[in-house]
Amino acid sequence: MGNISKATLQRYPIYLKALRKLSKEGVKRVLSSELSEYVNIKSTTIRRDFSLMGQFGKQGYGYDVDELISIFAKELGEDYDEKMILIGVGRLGTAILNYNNWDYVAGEIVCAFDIQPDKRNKEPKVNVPVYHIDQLKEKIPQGCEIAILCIPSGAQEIVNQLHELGVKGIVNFTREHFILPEGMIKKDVDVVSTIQELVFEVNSIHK
Amino acid sequence: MGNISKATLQRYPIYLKALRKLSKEGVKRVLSSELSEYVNIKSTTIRRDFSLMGQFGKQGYGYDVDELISIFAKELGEDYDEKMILIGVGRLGTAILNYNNWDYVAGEIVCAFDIQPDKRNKEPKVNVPVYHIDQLKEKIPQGCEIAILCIPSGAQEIVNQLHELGVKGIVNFTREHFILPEGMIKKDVDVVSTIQELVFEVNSIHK
DNA sequence: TGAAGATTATTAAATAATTCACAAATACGG
DNA sequence: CCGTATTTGTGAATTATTTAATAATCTTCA
Repeated sequence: MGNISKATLQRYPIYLKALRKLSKEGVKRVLSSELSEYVNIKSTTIRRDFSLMGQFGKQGYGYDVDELISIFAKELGEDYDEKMILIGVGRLGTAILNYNNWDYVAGEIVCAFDIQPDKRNKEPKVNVPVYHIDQLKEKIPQGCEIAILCIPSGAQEIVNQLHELGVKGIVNFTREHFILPEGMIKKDVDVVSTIQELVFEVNSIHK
Repeated sequence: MGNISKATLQRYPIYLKALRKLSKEGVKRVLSSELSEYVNIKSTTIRRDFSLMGQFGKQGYGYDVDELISIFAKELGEDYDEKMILIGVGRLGTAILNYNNWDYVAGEIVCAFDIQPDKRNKEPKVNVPVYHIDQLKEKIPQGCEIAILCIPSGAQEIVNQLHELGVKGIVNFTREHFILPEGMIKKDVDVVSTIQELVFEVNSIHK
């Protein structure tokens, strides 16, 4: 499945989200043209994207919503059951730990790390064990491949450690720059950059 | 400036972030090849991206870091001074309001809205006035074009209201689906989808 | 001050992504 | 159970983006 384009890959979670919403509303079948209106992606792009994973549409009929969901979920990692860790249990880290829509995600956050584990463990809203960051090596779950980084500074050193411990992917909320070790993948979630992009677009379109 | 490609546009904030870091470290000039290593983008792509905004590199010398910063900052909206609003002052909303790296962003969050404004206003960490969501029309700042959406549900109605009030761009933290009114721009910040993407990539590359 | 070396800017080529156009397959009403 | 209306799946065409190649320009040091 390594031949699916980057662009397509980024749309899969969008489709899955939309399909789940439709399913919840009781929709049993959907046309690529309907889905198109729903997610603002051209129907022909949708059909091509879908066809890359197999042929599960029916001409003259459309797609079966629940079938699509189960295929997507499988492909997108529902069955992977990743054991993830979170590093940095500040306000943002806590918000993520408490996120109430974790259903159907690729796995779960098993534990967290912080420089003040005692304090964090006392917080009523933190529902996984928090260990000291120095215990990373001892406490990281077997086979953990994904880490969520919510620390304000010192990212580079931690990323290097994670790399040595076999972590392959990082969801990065840090604004600090760090060099990504060979073979790792990083996804930035950056509110500031997102706002900048948006402002830029809004202003270049409307002015 | 409407002819700058989408792909390029998404890289501008990355450049700006990196350049600021370099500047803080005392770096006065930078080569596209150096920056390339720093941000993991091919140097030739960087030069092309830069050249779209004008010619401010010098052959045989490179780019002046501070000059680049001031140009980028201007283009990316530093001078726009957007008055932004935030809707939904839960854990995530609060985390955003308290974000400690707001320096240099395109504007500021002027006020927030919630269904429990009294409760939210009492929170020590909330540093802007919080109004009831029903007062949106009265309290929205003059010329506000950007809204940050952190509510768990009911997005569609609010988006429609925002549209009528002249808001043009939405930073969307909601996982709920909504139809984007004509002319509006939306940027999704979705941790769950991001993790799914990452898991998918990690698993398709390493297996 | 001039020549060598370095680095950008830009034209052209290659690659990636989207969209068109239509054949193939299916649904469905009569 | 046939014929028509739909709708998918996919080759071909188009458009967008990245990369390579190189011409133009600047720095720097003797």
